[in-house]
Amino acid sequence: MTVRLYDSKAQAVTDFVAIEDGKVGLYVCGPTVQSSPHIGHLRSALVYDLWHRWFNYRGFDVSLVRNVTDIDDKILASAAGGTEQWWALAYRVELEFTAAYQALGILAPTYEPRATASVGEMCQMIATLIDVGHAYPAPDASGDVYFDTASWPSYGELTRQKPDDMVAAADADPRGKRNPRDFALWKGHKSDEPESAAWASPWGPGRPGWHIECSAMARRYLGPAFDIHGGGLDLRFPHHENELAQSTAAGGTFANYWVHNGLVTINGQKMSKSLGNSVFAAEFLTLARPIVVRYYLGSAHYRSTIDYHDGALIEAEAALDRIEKFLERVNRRLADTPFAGSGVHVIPDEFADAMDDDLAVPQALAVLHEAVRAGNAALDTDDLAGAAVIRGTVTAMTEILGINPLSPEWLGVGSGATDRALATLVERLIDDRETARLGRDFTSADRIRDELAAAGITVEDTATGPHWSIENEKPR
RNA sequence: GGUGGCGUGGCCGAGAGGCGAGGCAACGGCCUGCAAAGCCGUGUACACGGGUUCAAAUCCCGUCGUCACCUCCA
Repeated sequence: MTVRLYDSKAQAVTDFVAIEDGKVGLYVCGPTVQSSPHIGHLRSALVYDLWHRWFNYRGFDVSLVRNVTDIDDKILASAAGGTEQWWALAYRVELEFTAAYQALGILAPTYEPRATASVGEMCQMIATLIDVGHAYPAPDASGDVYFDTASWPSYGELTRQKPDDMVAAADADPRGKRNPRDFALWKGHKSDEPESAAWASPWGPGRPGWHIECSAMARRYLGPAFDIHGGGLDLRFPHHENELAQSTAAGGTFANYWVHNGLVTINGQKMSKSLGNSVFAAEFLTLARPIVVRYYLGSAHYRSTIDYHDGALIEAEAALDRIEKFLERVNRRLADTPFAGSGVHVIPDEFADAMDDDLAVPQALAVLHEAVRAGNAALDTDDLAGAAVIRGTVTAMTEILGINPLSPEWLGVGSGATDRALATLVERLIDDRETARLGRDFTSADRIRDELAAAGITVEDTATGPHWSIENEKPR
């Protein structure tokens, strides 16, 4: 029962060995809060939520750190020209992210540090890098400090690239750099930027470079050596490469494993502002129930690309409905029997094996669906004991994945009084229908069923009598 | 130019030398007054061309197609 994961630095699936027995330190690059979250952000957060839950299940005490980058070129650019201060914009967007995460049932990280709260740590790290000869203040008057990539022979090791082979950036501004590949650790304050975006430092007022922010926060919350560093595939270069270089150059082994989640594309195209094809979280969450969105974004393997297209949510809804209907059906059937509350929540070995194997959720879902099939078959043959056992395994599996449809987090609050009033009326109509059916007046019976259907209420005649339910909202 | 992916049945999506994961859709059957739900059954899929092997979707060589990163990006 060793957890295995694909280490993208080693480019191989390897056994996970914790630095400290029973503990996992996991740092994930969170968003730069410059604009509203899109479904790619949702997917990324969900991936690490699944790792979080699985490590927890395997008995690890997980320290999950997901930062908020709340000072950056893009945030200043977004706020420039408007009436909203950059820090107000950052916080407003951060709240949007939090709301989207909560809607999807993503567990809160252990720590969620904002970059602006760790500027002191960033400065210390930069000072260390200058001391050991791997960083230098620009010789011009800019106040910038750069990492000296040429001084760090292993630069490029994460993505196996040789600096000489890289295409030089078309818009590279050499400024005070010794080498075009050098990247900013500290950005001197510019006169056209707000004073509120400048911090005092040994190199003059300014603000941290993007890459140093994550290095400093990871070190602050997890130490100079920790277990896993995660993030989107698009962050491998230059962000993660730069983090690795500066963190190791400053002393420390940094992350033992690197995990990268796949991206979300739209009809085969990458989401981008220029194409205007971004699907934002808030909009996406109106297309289907949040649990359906979670199922959809979580059902593919975390390293594969998800290509979103019309109809994808309808399929996800249908698949999830199968699970939901089974759980409701088995609960109904087992009520008032000796098995009503029975069934230990146990995860089948095949499910656990799949999850241990680099979080193979698709295979785990196959085990789950197979259990649902077997559970329905048990009910069909009145094997209540068997059905109760399977209910326990299905519940356990859906809990791990965060998609138990009957979990309180997914159930609407509803009004007790309204529910009772509705039930009274529906049951009255169903009684009328039963009377008609007994009298073999199927025309009247079918008319009542049609009328209820028109109101979004489904009536099914089961072995134990008629059952009615309100249809789930259909995804669009 | 460099680095790393991907190409599986109508669709989504796993697998990674030998028994056709799973879901959606479709069709047939059982059940039903009819339905619905459920169950049972139905598919001879792995980009192409060679090769290795008793056996290849899986390994090797080549070809084609496609995507990402090398600039900000989850």
